[in-house]
Amino acid sequence: MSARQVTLAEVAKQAGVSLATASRVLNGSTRQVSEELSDRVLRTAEQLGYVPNASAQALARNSSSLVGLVVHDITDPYFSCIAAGVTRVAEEAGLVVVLGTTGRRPEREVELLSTLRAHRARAVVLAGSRTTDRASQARLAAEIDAFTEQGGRVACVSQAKLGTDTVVPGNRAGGRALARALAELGHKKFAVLGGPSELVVARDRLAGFKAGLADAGVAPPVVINGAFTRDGGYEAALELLGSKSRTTCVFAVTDVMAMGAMAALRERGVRVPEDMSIAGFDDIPTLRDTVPALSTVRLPLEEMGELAAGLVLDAGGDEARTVRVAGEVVLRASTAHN
Amino acid sequence: MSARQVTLAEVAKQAGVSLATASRVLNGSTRQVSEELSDRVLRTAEQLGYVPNASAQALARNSSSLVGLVVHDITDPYFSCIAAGVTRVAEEAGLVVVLGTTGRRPEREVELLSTLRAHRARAVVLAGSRTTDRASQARLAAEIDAFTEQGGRVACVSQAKLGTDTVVPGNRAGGRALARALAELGHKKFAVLGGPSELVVARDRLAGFKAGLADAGVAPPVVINGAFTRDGGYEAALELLGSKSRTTCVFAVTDVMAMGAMAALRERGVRVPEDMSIAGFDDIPTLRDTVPALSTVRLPLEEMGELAAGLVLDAGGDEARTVRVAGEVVLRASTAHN
DNA sequence: GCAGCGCTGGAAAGCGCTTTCCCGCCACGC
DNA sequence: GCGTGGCGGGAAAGCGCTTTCCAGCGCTGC
Repeated sequence: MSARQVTLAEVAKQAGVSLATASRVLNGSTRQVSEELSDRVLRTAEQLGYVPNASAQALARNSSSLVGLVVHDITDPYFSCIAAGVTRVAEEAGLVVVLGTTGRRPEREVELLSTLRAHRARAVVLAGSRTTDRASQARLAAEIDAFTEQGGRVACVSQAKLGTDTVVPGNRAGGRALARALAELGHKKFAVLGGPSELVVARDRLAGFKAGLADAGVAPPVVINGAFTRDGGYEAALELLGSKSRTTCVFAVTDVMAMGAMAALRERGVRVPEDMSIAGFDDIPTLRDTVPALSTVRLPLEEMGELAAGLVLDAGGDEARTVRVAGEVVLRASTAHN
Repeated sequence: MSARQVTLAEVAKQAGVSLATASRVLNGSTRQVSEELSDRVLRTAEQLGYVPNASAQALARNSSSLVGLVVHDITDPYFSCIAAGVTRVAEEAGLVVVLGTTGRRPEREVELLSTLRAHRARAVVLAGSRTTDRASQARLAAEIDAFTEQGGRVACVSQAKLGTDTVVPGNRAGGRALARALAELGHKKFAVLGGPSELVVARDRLAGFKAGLADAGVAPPVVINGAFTRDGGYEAALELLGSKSRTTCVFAVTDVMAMGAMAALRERGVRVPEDMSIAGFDDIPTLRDTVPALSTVRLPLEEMGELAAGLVLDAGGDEARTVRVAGEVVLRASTAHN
């Protein structure tokens, strides 16, 4: 049903040159080819609609042009922004991005890595936040080793423990600075919607926040753990409202959770910021359009994606590099003086 | 620096069988292999950490496990939802998704298609909305032909003109139903923030909306064209406010534009819905958290992605199939009686 | 008892490309 | 005039896998 694909051999034959010459012309090898032959080959290729077979090239060169990108959920703005950064850099480098989604299942992450290894991907960016679970950590580490062993590079976003290149946002420092800023507004009773306790990112932000409160001489916050999603934030906020804490300010460890929390507050008739101040973390683009505007710690998400892709693409030495990006506290309408 | 990859040949040798046998065991061919040998091969493969070389397989089988996904902007919730649907289906089918972003440049779409052809992708989902520009249409059609010629399948989301499988949302019908619903609220003076005039999706929604107004005996709307983005909506809304039209209800052809428009209204002190009603189209998930909640036409975005992936994956006959999905008018707090 | 069959295992021919050799040619220096 | 070196071109050996084809073997059926 389908016409066979034009091969290099056909181009070469048509152009009356050898396979080698055609290859040299069409892929910019180091070797020179006379202008005459070169022209002829180029013209014939054009005319025949020749497109090199990437699999064959990958096989012959023993290296592919694939870059993996592993995220938990591409509809989450946090990940889609990072993805945008990664794809931009990869595409500029003439590479092709393979998108894998884990649905937050650690074993899926391992599977994806293995698939990417099968494809001899040249590099992988792991954007999902890692857990502290020993077993899955170990399996992941093993896969990563296998992957690098084979010549691929791996970079993680926001998790430094794996011995890979990493882009590390200032989770702890950001949480701390935010806590101080909020304490300065006069709040005394804080709550934190903390995400699953085994998530490193969540833990770091929480730890930083606690430290910041301590700096300011404020009592430790009530902590409510929930899923790392909008609905998790929603549930956690409901739980908070159900308890009889006299909280005046709540920190959700991600903006996405904060959005859910705001929805819960709204439904319950709790006014933001009059009755309750709320802040998030990440500064996802969606925040521009929430009412009231959400206070947060801004992370340059797309840039983080670009950085990760950059790390993973320029060969670099053998030891793991770390790029830190700072979070910047941004106070908006959702947090008020108390 | 990196240990070479384990090959089938090594596994075969270790296990003391031929290459052919090892291959048959490790890829589920039709041929049977005795349990004894099979076991031995499996064990050795496991032990050596063998992972088949996907490029080599693709080359030998002349078919790869890649599925392309082309979107304009992965951070746009419309696209990220579709992407989620596509990746889910593809991953279930054991395929790997290649993500390409065009940044809304038609020529980039053609490039990506060509790259995917080079990789012998088995299928492609084109999620970006097509333009009516003749030249780029033609180039795209040519690339699509080349792609299918070579045995790949192509499906489009929301653009039926290319002779490929298509998932078609009821843009026209949705626009029309929305217009009627809004007219029923008593509005008489409408405006439409229409996106770029050459975008088919935008045109269809606008045309449907106009038809709906006509149905209801209401005067045609003021139309303001702008970019198909949040900022485009923002600008268009400002322009609308600048003009001295006495509009009471505005329809933005996408939710994303509507969000921008709402921001503009908010800034200008125009209350929604008291001073101005506003509605969008798509029902992106973000909408759950806007205040006031945005009226819209709901499209099952993830499902559309799944449908497109489904079309493109089960071989199907030779003629182009079309799956229609209906839009459902959802009136929320952003639209009020007039 | 033997032709014929079904079944399993292996040898080997590709798949489409890259790259290493090697060869012939020319310009050069002595 | 002849060795030398550099340079452009081609033959051919892979890259790691799949798959065809063939060989051997134990059966069945006459």
